[in-house]
Amino acid sequence: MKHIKKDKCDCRIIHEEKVNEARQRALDDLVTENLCETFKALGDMSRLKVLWALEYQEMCVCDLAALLGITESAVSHQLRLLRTLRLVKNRREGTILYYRLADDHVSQLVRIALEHIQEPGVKN
Amino acid sequence: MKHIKKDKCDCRIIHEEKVNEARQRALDDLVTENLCETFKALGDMSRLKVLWALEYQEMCVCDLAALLGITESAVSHQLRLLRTLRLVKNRREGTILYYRLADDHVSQLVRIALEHIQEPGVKN
DNA sequence: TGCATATCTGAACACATACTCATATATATA
DNA sequence: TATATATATGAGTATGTGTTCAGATATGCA
Repeated sequence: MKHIKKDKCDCRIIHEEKVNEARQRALDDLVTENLCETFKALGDMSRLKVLWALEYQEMCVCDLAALLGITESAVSHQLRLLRTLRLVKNRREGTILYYRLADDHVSQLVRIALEHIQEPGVKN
Repeated sequence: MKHIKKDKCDCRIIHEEKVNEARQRALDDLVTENLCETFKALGDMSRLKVLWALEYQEMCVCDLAALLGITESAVSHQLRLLRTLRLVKNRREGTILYYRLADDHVSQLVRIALEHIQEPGVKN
């Protein structure tokens, strides 16, 4: 069952079939990058707080800045990223821009991640 | 309805009720940090590839290294992080450690994120 | 015990990124 | 048009992070 294979190049492979299988099933690199960007967007305290707040109600930039305790500029930078990834949308009312979640994927992602971190730790 | 409030301090708040509401509903900081760490773990090409591979079959460190095209050391570092966050588990067979997903939360998270990025882009 | 293999760990470095500051843009109103 | 407000943008900077390299641990076997 085991193909012990040691080449001179440092790509040492123990289970060749497994690696080949994994290669075939691998996601397209572009898809993986998009996935990566999305998770990266969620992996930041400021953006996470923004998204959590927007899950309940739409809010404008300066309110979010007050909520997070950072400058409006910083919030704006983050919102641009979230907009680019289609995680949030906005609507204008005069000079004020109200941001809201783009769809319920964010809610679902956060809910599942919450489940995960609250799950009791098990030995291996 | 609008409380225009401009203080000398730069925490300008337009909708005070919204900010207060958001503050009350805000997640505990420690919980947010854990959430953040979890998403951060998913927001990396190497770790994402590892997790995607492990969703189908358990694999050992050097096979994962071969699959990703990085050193075994790099994979090991990443696996330690994933283990710490209880995203993967391992079992030992001789000198070989086989890694697998800890539960199906990762699968769910990736599936939802995939849905999100594949959703057709809509104007605002 | 001694050697080989598989994995882990710490240090160092190159690169990414989140923030602030200064400034620009957009909308509303006088 | 001129002014004020809300937001966006670009540059600069300090911190974070993923990688490799060198060396340490751990298990198996002669």
